[in-house]
Amino acid sequence: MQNVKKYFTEGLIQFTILLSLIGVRVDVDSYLNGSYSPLEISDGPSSAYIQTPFHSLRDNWDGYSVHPKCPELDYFFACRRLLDEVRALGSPIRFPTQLSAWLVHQVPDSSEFREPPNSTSNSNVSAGLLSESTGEEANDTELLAVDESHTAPQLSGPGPYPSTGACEIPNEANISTSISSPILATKISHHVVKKYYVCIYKIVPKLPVSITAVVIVFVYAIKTEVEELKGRIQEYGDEGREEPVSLTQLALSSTLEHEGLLGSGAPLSSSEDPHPPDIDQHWSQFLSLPIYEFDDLDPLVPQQLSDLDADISSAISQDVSLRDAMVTGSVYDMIPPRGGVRTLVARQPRGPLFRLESTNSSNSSPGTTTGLVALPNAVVVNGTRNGSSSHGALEGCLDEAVFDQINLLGLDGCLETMDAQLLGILQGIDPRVLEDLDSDSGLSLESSSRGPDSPSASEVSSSSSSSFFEDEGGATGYSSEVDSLPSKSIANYHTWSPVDFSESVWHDHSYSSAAFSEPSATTFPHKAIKEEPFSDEDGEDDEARELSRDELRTRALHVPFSAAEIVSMPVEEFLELLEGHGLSPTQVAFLRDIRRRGKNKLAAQNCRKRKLDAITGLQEEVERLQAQRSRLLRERQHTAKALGAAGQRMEHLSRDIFSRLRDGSGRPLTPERYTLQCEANGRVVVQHIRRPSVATTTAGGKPDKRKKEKKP
DNA sequence: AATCGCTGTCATCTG
DNA sequence: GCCAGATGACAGCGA
Repeated sequence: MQNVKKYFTEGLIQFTILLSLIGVRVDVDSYLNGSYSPLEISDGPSSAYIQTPFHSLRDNWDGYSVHPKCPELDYFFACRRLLDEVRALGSPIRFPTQLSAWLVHQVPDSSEFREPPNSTSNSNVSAGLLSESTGEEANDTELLAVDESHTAPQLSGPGPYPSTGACEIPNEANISTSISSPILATKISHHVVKKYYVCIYKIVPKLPVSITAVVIVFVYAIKTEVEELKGRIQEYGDEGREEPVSLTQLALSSTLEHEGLLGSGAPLSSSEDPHPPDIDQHWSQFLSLPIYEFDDLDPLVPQQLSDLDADISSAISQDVSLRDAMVTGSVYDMIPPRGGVRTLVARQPRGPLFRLESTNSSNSSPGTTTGLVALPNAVVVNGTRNGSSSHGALEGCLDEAVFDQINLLGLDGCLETMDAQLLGILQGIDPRVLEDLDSDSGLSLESSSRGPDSPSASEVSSSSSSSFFEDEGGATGYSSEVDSLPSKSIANYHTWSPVDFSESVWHDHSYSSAAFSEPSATTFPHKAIKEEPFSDEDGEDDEARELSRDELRTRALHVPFSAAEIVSMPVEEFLELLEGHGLSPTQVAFLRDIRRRGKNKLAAQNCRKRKLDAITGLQEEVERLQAQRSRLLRERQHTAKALGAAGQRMEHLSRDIFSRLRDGSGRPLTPERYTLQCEANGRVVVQHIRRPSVATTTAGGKPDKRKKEKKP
């Protein structure tokens, strides 16, 4: 992740790398086989991943460890049913091995293009990739249709099928991602990936396939770079894709070339798409146009290009950067929509730079669906023309779930870097301001620690009456809820008063407190804080609201240690702290409470994790034992059957042998009186049965038999 | 409004 | 007896 971050700091183009390396990579194998997120960082497990809540890892797709309430079971069974239908189509079957999705679009300079006011829709490129959908249900339907569109044709279609790549990114698109324009991400539905993969997976359960990405390519070609694009395309084509690759291309190679996707595959479009897409053709058309022809491009192209003319801030505000998709939407939802489109102004120091237009069906017009909200052209069109069907067409295939997963992966830093760069370039915002975009909730373990050199920390050290807070965040073993506390707004806390803290227990798990920006620390109205809508100007309040209650208490006490340190410090040091600062008994009691609560909080977290792990382990054990039992039952049945067959064969052989043998008097041997015995050395001997057969004896003969046995 | 999951906290027990 | 840790129970919050 550090490497990725480094890449990001080097330029905006690395956003593509982000998509390829972290954002859009979907390794469903691991997701299906184990308890891993479908989104996977190619660098392997990262600290961010480690920060993923444990409870999010307990479900997987193979149906064994899926939580009973796991909603993905719906997908599981739905896809299984779909697969049965697909199986019914018969063989031979060639399966796509991967599906790459790119959510890249470039943001041109706002001065480059003028958007015709009556431009109506996004490009056919997008339409080619995504079929139209209206409504959430339609979205799902469409997703399934996409699945079928990729699978069914390969089942029944004539001719050889591509061995890889049911859908393929146009080569031009691959190249275009390497241009140096600002690139924004759009959202993508990983449901597509999941469903599609389930299709593959269920037909060929052992298919060693990773769907690395879902493909949706939106590249806003920039007028001044079209020639460059064309040159690159030409180069790329001439050199057989062997030209020196840029970082972006390397990134692409990680997901496309490495998987053998390039150069093969079928169009992604559904066969039912009203606009049968030929993505390659469209891209070729689009990218091969001279600059001066941009005014009369192919109908599919100028609309897209004309969108570039839209107010860039507006357009961006309706796009979805990764960060925007990552941030929790609740607070931002409070912002009233502007002109029918929810926007966030980029001047917010801690707010999202680009507004996710709508990820909620409640925010969408009835004709639109959730999920696909961030496709640039679609959004621009919608934002400026009150929506269009093409918007809905795009919506259906995008989903914020991918970015939720990214968020789970803890990519905040990377994404924020990207957003910071984007904002700085596009809107001239001081990047320093953007550095403080950390949107840690201050609540969960995923919160990242704020280093001592962070702006807030240094600011605290200079503004606070106590300089001990410089070390804040260095504490270990405590929730980052405290670690990440910015202490900027605590300068005004007054001296400690028992009345301030001793009366109530605030069950405010968010530990937000705008009230701490006020001089009086006597009130910690968690309720009021919770209900306070998020505003654009409360960046400082944002920091204050991330402070934990205990942290605030600690600072109010003027204790030269943070709550995190109080919790994590050794007992001896803590005792010294209690004794060496002239604290009152009440203060000491509060410090002990802080320590106790902090310790207990960690203990509770560990305890719950252990509990879940134990439950998961037990579920797995149950599954394993059930499978073992089934296997043993099958073995027993098989063994019994084999034993019966062997007995019959033995009987037949015995009869055959006895029929050929004669005793000393020339009489044939009977199985009733003789038996065949196999000795240890392999010899088979005929033994006389000394005891009469029980079957030949009668009930009345029993005493006689015993007498006979006793007599000899 | 009801429900569920997550989280923090308290009380209690154990080592 | 104190402390740290574990855990059940409860309550608050958000989805």
